[in-house]
Amino acid sequence: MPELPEVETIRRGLRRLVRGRRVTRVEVRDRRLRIPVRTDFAADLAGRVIVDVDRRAKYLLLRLDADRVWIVHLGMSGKLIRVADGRPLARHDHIVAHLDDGAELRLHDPRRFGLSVILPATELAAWPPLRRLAPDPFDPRFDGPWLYARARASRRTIKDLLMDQTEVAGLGNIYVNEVLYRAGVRPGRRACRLGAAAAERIARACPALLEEAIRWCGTSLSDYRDGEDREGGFQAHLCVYGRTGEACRACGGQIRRTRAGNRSSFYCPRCQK
DNA sequence: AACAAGACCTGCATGC
DNA sequence: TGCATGCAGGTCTTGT
Repeated sequence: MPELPEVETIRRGLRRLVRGRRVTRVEVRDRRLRIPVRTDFAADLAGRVIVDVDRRAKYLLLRLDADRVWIVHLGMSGKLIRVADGRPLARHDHIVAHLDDGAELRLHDPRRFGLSVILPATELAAWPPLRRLAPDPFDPRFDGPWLYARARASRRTIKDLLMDQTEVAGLGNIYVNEVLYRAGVRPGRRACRLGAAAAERIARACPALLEEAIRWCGTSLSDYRDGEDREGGFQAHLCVYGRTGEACRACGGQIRRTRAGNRSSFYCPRCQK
């Protein structure tokens, strides 16, 4: 579910609400996430203070005292929500962290593609899923010439390249489609056939789009919610994603959908070449 | 080595 | 109503 803007929205909300709180008690109700929750997870988290909430690409990093980090990835369907009204637990509330202000942090993930891991801070950078990640689009290294060079070296489509978190981190299926629309490039274009100017347009569109989506608190299609269970607002600004058959906002033409590798791509055949 | 496709898992919408 | 199918924001593994 969440791509970089959604994870950033959750980070900002949780930082405000849980920074400085101590975890008093932890219930692990279902360990079966993508990486099984370790049997010592609850004991590792209980008693720790949440010192800060950071983000790396789509990973939430909850900094704890004693130099530990609670890493949360929300997969496709995960939510990490602060609950202060004592509402009953729901199906798929897999982890509940009780806080010293009476609120709870609940990790809810129906599809269980997410993960929840605690590591010593010193081991964070070497942890394989993080170590593999490329810079995100806000990194100064990510610019037109850099993307052009990477694209020239690839025989994949530009969409596949941008979705690859080891090439650039943080984009998923929604924002890749939107970036390519803004850059006027079809998702199926071979990366190596892009010109330097198209690479430049894509490289500029990535941080601009993500920033805009963050300002709107992310995109809520069905189940994404921020750290307070609120919807984002960027879905109203999508130009192609999920708009098959609807009119292009620029030219009025019909948005098309194609499928490759079990993923949908959306584009305007007139505006994107 | 690079790449495309499959696998993982549940829930929902749709159509018969 | 029930059942089958297709589809979903991600990432890891498999096989070519």
